[in-house]
Amino acid sequence: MQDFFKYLNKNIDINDEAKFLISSIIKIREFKKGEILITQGQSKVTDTYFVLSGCLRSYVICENGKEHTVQFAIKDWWISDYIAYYGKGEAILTVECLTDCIVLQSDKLSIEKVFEKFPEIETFHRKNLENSFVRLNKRIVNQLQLNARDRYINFTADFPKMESVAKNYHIASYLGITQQSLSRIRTQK
Amino acid sequence: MQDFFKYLNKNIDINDEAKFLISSIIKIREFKKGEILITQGQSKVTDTYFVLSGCLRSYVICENGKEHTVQFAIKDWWISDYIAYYGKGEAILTVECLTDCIVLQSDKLSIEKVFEKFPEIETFHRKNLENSFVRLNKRIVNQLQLNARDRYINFTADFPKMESVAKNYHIASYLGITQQSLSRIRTQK
DNA sequence: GTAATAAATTAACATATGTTAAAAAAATCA
DNA sequence: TGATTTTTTTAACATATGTTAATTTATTAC
Repeated sequence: MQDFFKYLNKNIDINDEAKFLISSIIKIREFKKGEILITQGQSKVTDTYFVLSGCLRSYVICENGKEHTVQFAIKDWWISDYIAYYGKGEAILTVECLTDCIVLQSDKLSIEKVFEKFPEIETFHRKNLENSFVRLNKRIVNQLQLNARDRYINFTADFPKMESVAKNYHIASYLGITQQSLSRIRTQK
Repeated sequence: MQDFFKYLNKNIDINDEAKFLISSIIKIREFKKGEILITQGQSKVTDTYFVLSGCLRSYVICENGKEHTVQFAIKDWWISDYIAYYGKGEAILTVECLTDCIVLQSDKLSIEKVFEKFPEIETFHRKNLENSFVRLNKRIVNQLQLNARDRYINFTADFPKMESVAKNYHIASYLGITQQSLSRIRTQK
């Protein structure tokens, strides 16, 4: 939890009152590799997770049974099924741990209460969201303009340690190709 | 400008003081079809645009000369080069008008001042951003799991009037395919 | 340490889409 | 209204990636 306050304090001054409120709405959770935080189809998604350590991913299984990794999350990243978390309805993504993880968990209504009481925390969150929004924009632009090989090259530059943590078929599905295609790419010069 | 206050008032109560400040930082602009609001490569992007009427798109031209449409914007949507607007550096996207347009234009620093003075407007913006974030997440999920034909079907459902406003090659490049492939898809049953 | 299971690679063939070019249709301009 | 330009369609061929299956390698469980 001190790590989280350090992370916040990099950007805004957090006083003791804010720390107290945050401590009261956030749970520190530990999960083992393979454990599931959110399950596709569960009736709603109320929680978001901040990664203190470890690595997680979110994925969807579509109608033909194929699995597509939507997001990886490492230390200092947030993860949830944001489509259901910010929107309405049941979860369309599953969130699972690729390694043993320590995360902070909180629900949306509690976080909104913190924002009401401490608008500077809301501002910080907004700027974080703007950064995430930029990352998704870049990802879409890259998806449109790069072939599979170039997307893989960018991915390994952006997430240097991911190949030692995620399975190749996770990475392939994140890139929008099959594991056979990724193997083919990895073998090429 | 009254349309904009109506749009805001759908969600939050805007008092006269807020209206006055907003009026002082927002310019109403009119553009003709084909005009350019942001040019790829321009040294920085300080402005965002709210569409009162008409239709715009943003696109990137990559190294091989191909053009990829990143976003369409219709009435009540915001558009900019958000990678450069929220991030740093020169524009990587071009924003152009597909029809005659009326937009509201404001710069980021002025908008931040409005947020400081009226935190409820910042909250409204944050929720808007959350909705946009959800749309991008959905787009990525769709890009990963749907083939070109299904993406086209979804697109025409999401933007029913776009085909009468945008060129087919714009739509094809938004979907991540060539105009020949889009023609092929449109001809199929 | 070994057996069982999961992950990764490889190959042959199939399919979706890209590329190139030409022709037709539509839009724009004078 | 006709000429010009742009957009769209179509066809033939090329390429990137998918599919299926088999084999190899790595990991996990006992």
